[in-house]
Amino acid sequence: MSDEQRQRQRLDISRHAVRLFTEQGVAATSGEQIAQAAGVSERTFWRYFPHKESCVEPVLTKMVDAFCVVLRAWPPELELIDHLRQAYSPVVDSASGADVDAVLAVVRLTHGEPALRAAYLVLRERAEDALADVLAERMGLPRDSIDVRLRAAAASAVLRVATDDVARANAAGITVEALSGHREQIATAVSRVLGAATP
Amino acid sequence: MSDEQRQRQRLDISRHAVRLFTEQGVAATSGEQIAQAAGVSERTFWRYFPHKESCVEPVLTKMVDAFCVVLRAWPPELELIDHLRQAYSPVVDSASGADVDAVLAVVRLTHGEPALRAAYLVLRERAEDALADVLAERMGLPRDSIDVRLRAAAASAVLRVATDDVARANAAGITVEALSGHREQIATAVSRVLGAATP
DNA sequence: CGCTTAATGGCACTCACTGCCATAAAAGTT
DNA sequence: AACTTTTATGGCAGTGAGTGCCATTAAGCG
Repeated sequence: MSDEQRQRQRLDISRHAVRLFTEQGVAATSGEQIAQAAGVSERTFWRYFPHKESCVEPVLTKMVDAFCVVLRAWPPELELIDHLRQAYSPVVDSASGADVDAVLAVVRLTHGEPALRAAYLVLRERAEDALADVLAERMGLPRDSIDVRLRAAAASAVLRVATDDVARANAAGITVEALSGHREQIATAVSRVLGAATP
Repeated sequence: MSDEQRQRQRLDISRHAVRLFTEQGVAATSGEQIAQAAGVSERTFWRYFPHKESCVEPVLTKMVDAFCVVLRAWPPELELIDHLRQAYSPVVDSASGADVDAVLAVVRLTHGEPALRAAYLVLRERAEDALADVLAERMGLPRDSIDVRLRAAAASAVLRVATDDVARANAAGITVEALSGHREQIATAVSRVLGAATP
């Protein structure tokens, strides 16, 4: 079985799981129920997702990965804030509105569902490593140097708060204007935290 | 039963759990085993700790609470970096070396034990709220304003990285010098992130 | 078309965790 | 002191998450 095929399967199951989670809560949704909704046996469901909460991972990684892609494309001659302003909009546009809404729905869910919040936070910490890679290259330091780790963590934290905020503020569907505001907020906040990094 | 009595009981169970976790791993340690080690029935053990991973909470909160106490005592006329340099040492001294070592042992454990890492991260996020309270008062803004939340998150992230680092570097017992270095690192890093907050 | 290999499903099992009730200890009342 | 009320604890049975094992099936390949 090809790798991307497996990823698509995971994403499909994930969508069903997220829908059930939002409709009736995580605790009230059994693994058997998710498996049945996704049209797969319970045994194979547990093979795709080692824990129930990790069902939200595939939809969330899409968002995190998108930001990492943008960050990796950061050209040396540009200020970070300008790059984010320019490059973050295509990502926003290319992503279908439904996908963005799904991600924000999950982020909203993580408040009030501690298990989901925990999964979300460990996911973000993994993304923080990717961020540290980019920063390390940019700063000419080893990727596990304390300075790189500190800045990556600060930037990641800022991104988390901004994402939580946009999820909370746009509970009833996302608009293009709201996403622009989000982009601007992220650009300024991340640049402020990372400001002393490059000079 | 008094509240502090319950807290002491929780802390006692927590110590046994942490010891077992470090000795044989989280997965290999059953709730029954922890309960038996702590001299309590399994049923009451589950009453004290709703999840197995939350056993580490009592020892970890001691560390987080200590920093919050220091931060709350931040006098208005002092620069944050100077206050941290002055006030963070008493905390370090008052805490017994064994306690500090226990905390760092748990922090070390959270790497390689995803469930513990998850619990650790949600705990830190709760501490982030306390930090936001202090910052809100200091900045004269509502505690849920985006600016306060952003700075609290950044500061909290910096603290986490610094703590991970000191735990990793001092696997074989902590020394006074190492703690001084840690304090200095935290002071400079937190001040840098929070620097633009007060002026 | 045979053969190998990987994906799936079914089944039984362990263990985290919960609800229920009985008991014991603590606290308050007379 | 005895008596009542409350609260903490323990035992027991049950649910559901997750795992190991084996049979079956589908997929890749000569």
